[in-house]
Amino acid sequence: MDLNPQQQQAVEHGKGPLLVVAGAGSGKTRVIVHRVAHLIGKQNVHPSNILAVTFTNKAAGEMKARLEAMLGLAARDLWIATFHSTCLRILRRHFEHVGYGPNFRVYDEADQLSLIKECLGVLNIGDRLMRPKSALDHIARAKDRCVGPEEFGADNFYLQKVSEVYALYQKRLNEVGAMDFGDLIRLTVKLFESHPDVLNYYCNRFRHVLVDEYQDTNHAQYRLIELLVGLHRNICVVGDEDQSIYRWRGADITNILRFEKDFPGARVIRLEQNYRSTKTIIKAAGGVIANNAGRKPKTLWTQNPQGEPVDVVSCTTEREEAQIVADAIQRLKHEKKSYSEMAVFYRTNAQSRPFEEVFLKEGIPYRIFGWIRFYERMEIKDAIAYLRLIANPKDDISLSRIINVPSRGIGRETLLRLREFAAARSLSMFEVLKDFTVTTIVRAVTAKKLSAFHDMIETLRQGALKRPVTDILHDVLEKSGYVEALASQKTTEAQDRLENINELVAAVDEFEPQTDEPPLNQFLDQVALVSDVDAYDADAEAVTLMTVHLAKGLEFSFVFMVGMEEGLFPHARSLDDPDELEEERRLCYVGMTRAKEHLTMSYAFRRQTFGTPRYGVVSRFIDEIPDELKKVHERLEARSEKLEARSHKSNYLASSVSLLASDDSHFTNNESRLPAKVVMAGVTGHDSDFDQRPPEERIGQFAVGIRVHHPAFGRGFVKHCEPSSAGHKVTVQFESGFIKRLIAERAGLVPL
DNA sequence: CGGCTAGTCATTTTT
DNA sequence: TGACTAGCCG
Repeated sequence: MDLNPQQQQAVEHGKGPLLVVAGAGSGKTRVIVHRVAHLIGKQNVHPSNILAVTFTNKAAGEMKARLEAMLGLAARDLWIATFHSTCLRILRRHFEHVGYGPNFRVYDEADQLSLIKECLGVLNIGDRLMRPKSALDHIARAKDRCVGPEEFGADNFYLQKVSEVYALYQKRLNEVGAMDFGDLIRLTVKLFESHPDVLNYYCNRFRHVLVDEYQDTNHAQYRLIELLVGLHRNICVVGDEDQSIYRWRGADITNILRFEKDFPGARVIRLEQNYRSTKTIIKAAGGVIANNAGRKPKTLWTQNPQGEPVDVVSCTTEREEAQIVADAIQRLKHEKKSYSEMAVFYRTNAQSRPFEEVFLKEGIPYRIFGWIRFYERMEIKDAIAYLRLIANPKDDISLSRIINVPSRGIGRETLLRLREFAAARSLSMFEVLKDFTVTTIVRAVTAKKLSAFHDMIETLRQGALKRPVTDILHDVLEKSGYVEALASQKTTEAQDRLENINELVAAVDEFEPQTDEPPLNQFLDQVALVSDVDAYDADAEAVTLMTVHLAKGLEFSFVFMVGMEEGLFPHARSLDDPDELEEERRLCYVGMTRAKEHLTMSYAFRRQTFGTPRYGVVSRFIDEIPDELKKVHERLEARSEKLEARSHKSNYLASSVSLLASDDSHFTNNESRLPAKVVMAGVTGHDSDFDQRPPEERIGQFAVGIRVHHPAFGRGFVKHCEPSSAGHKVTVQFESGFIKRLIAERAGLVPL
């Protein structure tokens, strides 16, 4: 296939800023790859002067593989990597400039949470005042904006507390010799800003910078790129604002919208021809995304065949939905289609269960992505924690994790005292283990256990930095007694864990060091930055189950988007925020445009959530698909379910609304569904998406789920409400994180 | 110390 | 519904 004129222009563009607006399926990777090849082949740019940044290892790997095929050896000198691994590589070389030692490690989210919990404990901040996850989110988002603990502005009490946590968290990170994901970017920016010589080196080295998925960059990443291309401005970014789906993770869509302002004189090239999907799918997806305001109008087109209409299937329950999808998959299989060409996308991981069950029952091979990722499994994290402690004895979090795994009779009280003891002396916990004065805080027997643990780790550390990782791991698993402990348990769970450990051993066996740095360090760096989709194998003969987020960048002939219900997709937490709703719509667009031949979208009237039923209304996104492009299959059973629900005079608010609103055409009639939207908009962002209690329990203006405003605490929503003589006794979850019990009228609470 | 129970809470999405 | 926690007891 040749390049089309727009692609050709993008490939041949010379110096200066270039924005390639690349619609879904428009051959974006192709353009990047060809452009790199062109720079080298036709514009005499040396491969080592090119930096290409992506978001996933998979994207980077693909690009590299294609370039190696095109360029051969020359491709070796290219720097193609993710943002995070790029920064890690840079920071490894200049750690001293950002206040770290050479053996610093990268903490994943679980590690971060452990450290946050420790900080909350030290600061005496209770769980109900601030959830660890909430604190971490605030801190991570601050880091995405390059905001350090010093600059963290706090204009209310809660943020004040977060600020304290942030400061301590950052101090502790540094003490234990670790960085989190956000630090990798933020500290690299800091490094460049404070050390012009270093920046200069990289500016000179990278004469051409290419950025993939530019719509997903956050502010810190933008700053990084801006610094890197400051002098030559040879920057080429590729992206599509319609596919920006990581706002919640700090992505700033305005980066791409602002590009021409940020880089005056920028050339803009639009790739609007889609090579992936049928006309029908493109138009259907276009119909949905057109409802987003604040986007640059863009019309995708294709020369591909018209194709079949989008199937819209209503189901009674999520179980039936799974069954219908399974049946359809088997029909396709009978038509000699490959399972590898089929995928099921859902909004949240929790939705995968019925599909797994039914697929198992029907004997349909599947593989599932997300959920518990390999490197997040308990046993894998344990093994890695040993390795990390060996590589970096200051790593208190890893030590805390494994000091009693397998059980060595070292309990939480001992651990707590150990931590305080170490903190008081500004030492790491490992250093303190053998200190004889430890006997002042623990009993002699315990001190002996601690010392034994210390000696074991110390033995494992001997020569560790020079040895192959596979040898170290082998020793760890044996000398720690970890495998032995698992093997002695006869449970199937222990069996599974052993198998996973074996998988890890196999993975480590295959690991090849790339540089002359200690292999252990290289391995741990790699582990810190991999995800499961990176291991996605397009040819495996199995149906793919994944969240829509993970589907970005992939394509399948037959796509099933399931759970298309208001409150699920769009997710309940987005319903009251226009920006978030637009993000949901983009997410839906991303999902739809993965389909090459056929797209099926389904929803269920009744769905078990947390063990209780919830009644759903068809997603607005389905309404937004032009009627002539979809074929609605309303199952008889589903209809009788509705009638039955009506006759039961259900207490469920949402169901009663949907009943009133819906007859046969409830999914095509926007007007009729409006009441549902209005009701649901009031009950977002908490445990239940629908108020499930009868009307008499939903009291007046302070009903459960109602959004309220408090003069001091700001916005929030009512979690519980009961009438009393003094007024409405309500429990309010405030956005600032507080949960308060108060009398609504007395506290000056105002419904929003 | 470690195992058990009861009670609480949660589900977006992840480099 | 099921995962996680705090708190209790052997």
